[in-house]
Amino acid sequence: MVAETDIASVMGILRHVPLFASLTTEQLRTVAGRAESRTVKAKTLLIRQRTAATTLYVLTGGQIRVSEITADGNEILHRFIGPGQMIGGMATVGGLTYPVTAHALCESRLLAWNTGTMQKLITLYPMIGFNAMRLMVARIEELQQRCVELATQQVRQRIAHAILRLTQQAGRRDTEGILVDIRLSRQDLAEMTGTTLYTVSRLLNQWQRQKIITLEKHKILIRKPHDLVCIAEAEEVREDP
Amino acid sequence: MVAETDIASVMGILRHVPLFASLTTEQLRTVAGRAESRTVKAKTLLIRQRTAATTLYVLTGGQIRVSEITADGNEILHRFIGPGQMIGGMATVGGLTYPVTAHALCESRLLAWNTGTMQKLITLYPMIGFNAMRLMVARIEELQQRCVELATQQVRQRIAHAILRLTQQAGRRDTEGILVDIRLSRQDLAEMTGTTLYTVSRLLNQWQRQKIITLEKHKILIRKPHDLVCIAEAEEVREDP
DNA sequence: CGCGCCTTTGAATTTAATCAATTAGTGTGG
DNA sequence: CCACACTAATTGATTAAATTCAAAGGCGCG
Repeated sequence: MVAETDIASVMGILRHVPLFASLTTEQLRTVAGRAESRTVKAKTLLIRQRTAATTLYVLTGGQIRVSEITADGNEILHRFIGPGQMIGGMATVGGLTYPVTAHALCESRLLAWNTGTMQKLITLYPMIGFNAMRLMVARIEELQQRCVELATQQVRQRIAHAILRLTQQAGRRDTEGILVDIRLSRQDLAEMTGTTLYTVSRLLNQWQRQKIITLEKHKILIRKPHDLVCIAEAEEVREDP
Repeated sequence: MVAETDIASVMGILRHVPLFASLTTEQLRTVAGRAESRTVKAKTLLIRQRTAATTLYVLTGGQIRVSEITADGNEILHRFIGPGQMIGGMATVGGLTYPVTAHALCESRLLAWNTGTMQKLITLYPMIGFNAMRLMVARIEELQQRCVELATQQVRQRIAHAILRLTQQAGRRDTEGILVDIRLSRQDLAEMTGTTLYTVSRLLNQWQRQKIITLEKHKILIRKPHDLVCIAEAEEVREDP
């Protein structure tokens, strides 16, 4: 349980969590009061796929990696969760088991509510339910979008898209371009796009030779976002300076 | 609005619609009373992608085709809706615009509720909201599953999966096997699995030669479902009678 | 009957996966 | 701090899978 003295700071965080959008201060206080606070070390397994969904987390610090391991042992990387984002919400509210696996990438701080608490809160404040539905719809659309990509685009386009999406999730403007500094292996990118690490490596290096990106140790600097967009859209990249 | 005399029959249908599961007879009566009834001809455009979500439909007769047209003009076929199933529910409850396009394949009968009505009904009976969330979660899991398939499996497996899924959606047991008689072109199957009609044609004929399926005019008869499952799971099909 | 649409099939081509070998980078413990 | 082990990344060669292009056949329908 969150200590009395921490409730104010927790509320400050929750105010920006979409699941709790449009709640009054009073309602938020109740929600905050029911939260458990937790700190986990790097590599902690937070959510194990196919186990009973018991807890909804909101990340307040750190980074979480959400992936899925298929029956035949393949892993596909779904997304990264940053501070202010929710994980486990959908399963907690509407499902029985978690559909994905979530690991902490680094030491992370979380707020947690269990299923029963959430159900009570939703009945108490229907707005939370509507928010949850809105989030689910957004997720459905995102997944649909991803299916379309996987079904109709070729690998180079999918990788370009994935990188562009990362710039939005974790990009920082820089004099040289946009810097993405998530610690992301070739294997990770391959799992995000449904390809192999070899193909990812080849394409990234090709783009580096074309000065579209620069590969740094664990970062990618996008120097010509526009060219990447062209690749993502399957247009030819114009030859120029 | 549904006529007084029809409410009983409408309620009989709604009783088996997952969105309205666990409602009392009294509650169902209210829901039924708010429904509009509509009959549409074959090929009617019911839902147009990217337009404001205004209506939730429950199909009471006929068949609906749900697809998505991408920015670059590709179409991907998402699923077929049969009697008792809902369409437009997620967007109506949680979204602003429909994420897909829906056509009637043949003359179809529908019940319809508009967004405002649904929101009132949910506030009145929170169970509908929970049901909606459960359905959304199921949908999210299905889409995730599909992403995994598209990302990691090869075309023959995806087509096998698609056919197996169709047997569940619209299969009928037969002395010879399971009969799927949705009017489904090679192009449709290609759109469902993210491949080309040529590849679909080749594989279907190959399977026909192997006596796994029989292609009839607009039907597919699955004679050895087990072999299809093996193909879907990427196992070798055993040689036998 | 002839036209359009869907389907089949072959051949060539492209794309990406796979396999194999090497190199670079990271971190750990002596 | 360096050597060693380990993991991640690169790159080339080969192979396999699926697309693309082209052509021909079949079917329904006006």
